[in-house]
Amino acid sequence: MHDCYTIYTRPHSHHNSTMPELPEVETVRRGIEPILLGQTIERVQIRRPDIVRLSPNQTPTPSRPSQRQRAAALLAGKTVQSLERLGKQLLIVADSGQCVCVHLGMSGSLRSPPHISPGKPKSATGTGRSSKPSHRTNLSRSSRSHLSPHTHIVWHLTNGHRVMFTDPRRFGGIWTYPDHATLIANRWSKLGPDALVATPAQIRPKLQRTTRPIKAVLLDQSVVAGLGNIYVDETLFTARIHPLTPANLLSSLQIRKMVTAWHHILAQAIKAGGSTLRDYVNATGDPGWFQIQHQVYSRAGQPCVRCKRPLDKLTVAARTTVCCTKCQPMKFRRGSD
DNA sequence: AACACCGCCTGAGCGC
DNA sequence: TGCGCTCAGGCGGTGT
Repeated sequence: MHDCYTIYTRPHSHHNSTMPELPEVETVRRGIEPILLGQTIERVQIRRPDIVRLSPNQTPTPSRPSQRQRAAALLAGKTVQSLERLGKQLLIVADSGQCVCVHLGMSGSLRSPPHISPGKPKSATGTGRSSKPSHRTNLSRSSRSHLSPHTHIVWHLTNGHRVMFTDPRRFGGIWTYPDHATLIANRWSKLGPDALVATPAQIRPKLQRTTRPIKAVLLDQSVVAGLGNIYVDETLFTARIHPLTPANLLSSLQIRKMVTAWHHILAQAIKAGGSTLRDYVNATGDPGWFQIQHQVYSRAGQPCVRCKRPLDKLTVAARTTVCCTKCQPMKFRRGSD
């Protein structure tokens, strides 16, 4: 056995690496659910207070909440009742009704390192896997605690387990609310339907009232929640839609194909993540979804899997975009062309 | 109201 | 090989 059961970790190489999107967040949710559900949080370690944004009514002095107020908002002393997800956002709900909304941003992760029972010595790694040694320095100390300089929050459970929020780039964050209704009113009401269950009927009206490029619209979390750069590119390739197509020009058939495509792609990625979670996470920390072959993302210049022509790279909505202009033609000619 | 754009961050990867 | 530069990107906030 390897020495660290990692519920979720990011791949270390940038080249094929991905920011956490919906499948990764769902994998995290399923991973920490058995650890957190019904458990009481004994204390919360807050190593970077500014990563946590309290709801205004959770502190009398919003500008400078006390350590105690922050810990209370992060469910110190509370029992976890459920774990929810909407799009890329994860929600921890306590039996008090309090909610902690976690956003992983670009580089965030939630990990639950193994609980080491006091009397039982840890066995050395025994698999024949020949992996390069961990890049972590000072393995004996920092690796055992699983803390990195970028571990901002640690929840300590009464059962001895820990859940840690780590986010080197700090594009992510944690938002706390006194109850579910406040979370909805202040945050989740701004999101569209979750991508996993969104229907063409829900999406269509939102597309018809804008001429923005379809890619920009799909990245907009208020239209559909959970799609990011990778999955939008993959979706549009599968549905054979050019990313610059004005959203209002898409046919009903195209919209249906598009929604079906992302359902399928997201489900595949979750399945891969889930299967890896069941087995374990390999020594390099690559979760299962990492093994998924992307058809276009990060493949600019490489041959299109469909027509073998080099894939095109362009910028849409200030995002790097890869597509095959042959396989993803503009369905309609635009006036300015 | 709808939309564009800025700035926040760090590490991977590249060129020299 | 090593150093420093560029790029990547979700999204909250601000400006048009």
